[in-house]
Amino acid sequence: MATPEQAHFAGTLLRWYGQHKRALPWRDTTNPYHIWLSEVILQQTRVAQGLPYYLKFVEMYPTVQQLAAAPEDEVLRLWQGLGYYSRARNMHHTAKIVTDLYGGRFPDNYAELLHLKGVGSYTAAAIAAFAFKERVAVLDGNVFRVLARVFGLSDDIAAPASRKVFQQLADTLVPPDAPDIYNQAIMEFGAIQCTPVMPDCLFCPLQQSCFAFNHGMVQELPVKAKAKAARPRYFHYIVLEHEGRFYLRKRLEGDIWQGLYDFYLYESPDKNLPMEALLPELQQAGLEVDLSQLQAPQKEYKHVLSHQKITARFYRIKLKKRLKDEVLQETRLAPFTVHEIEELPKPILINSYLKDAKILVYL
DNA sequence: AAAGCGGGGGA
DNA sequence: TCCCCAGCTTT
Repeated sequence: MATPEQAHFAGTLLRWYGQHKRALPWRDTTNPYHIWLSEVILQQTRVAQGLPYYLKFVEMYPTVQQLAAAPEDEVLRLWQGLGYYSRARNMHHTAKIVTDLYGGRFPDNYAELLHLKGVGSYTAAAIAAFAFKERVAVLDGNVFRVLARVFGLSDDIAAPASRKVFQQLADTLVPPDAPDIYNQAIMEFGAIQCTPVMPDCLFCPLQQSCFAFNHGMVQELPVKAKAKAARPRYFHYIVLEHEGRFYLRKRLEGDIWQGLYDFYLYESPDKNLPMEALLPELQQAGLEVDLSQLQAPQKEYKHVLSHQKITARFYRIKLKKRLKDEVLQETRLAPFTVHEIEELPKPILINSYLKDAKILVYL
């Protein structure tokens, strides 16, 4: 049974949502495939950034079978720029599982959805609630923030152990007759009204009952441990070119950008390129490069990830001869025309360079 | 429980 | 320039 306070909370959010909700394409459907697509895209991603990607994916792959049948490079290329590329790889993997093992039909409940790769507690709850009206509470960053402020929870939302506390409260708040709309409402409320910085408390319908507002703690809640500083890394890209083709390779498991393409990479402990270390490495890889071309480029690229701060330089070298097959095997490099490069999935850093160097002109 | 994994927007 | 955003998998 819901207490009057809990019923008030849900009712207020539902009224607020009716007046303030944005029109978004994945809210007009109960198609679990489309909802899943949108939720995976929106993990760690703002609506404004994710929206064009959602539209592209729905257009390219109207059904889960079509996504399953697509080549991985094509899926990653469509995902290019969204980041956290394991989401795309897991999504593609799950599309195949749903197609081949589930006969093209998504699991219709929270517990089974949770088995799918790339579907964690948030996404499973979202699909279960939006597509199947299951009474489960979604718990994303917005919900954490709203609950922490309104109910005065001071547990660190970055700590996994705090999840239990929030989930327990969140579960009691879901009205049985509208789990889908309610869950949309609380997330939308966090995204628009109860924002991380400068929330609109002045015109908030929950102002009177909000713990944080009544105790002057809006700035202090939610409590969240600070992330540790990003690790600095120094990349030296050797851009090898021969007769209009460029040598790139697909990045492997175990580092950032798995499955995306970049150039021959030498990483150094600081921003200087140590010739005495690079030369033996190039030689060992069988790369006979003209040293006179290996000069420090003027431009330095800074590329910041949440956990790494990359400083990159690109050294463009025109080869006199094409690379031998043994060298291609050894280095895993392969030659690509400019047109082919356009079609490859690439990190934004590589894309920026290709654009600046006028190798790719139409981006 | 902690670490690894992108990229963008706003003050 | 520095601040914020945070879900899932793997270790």
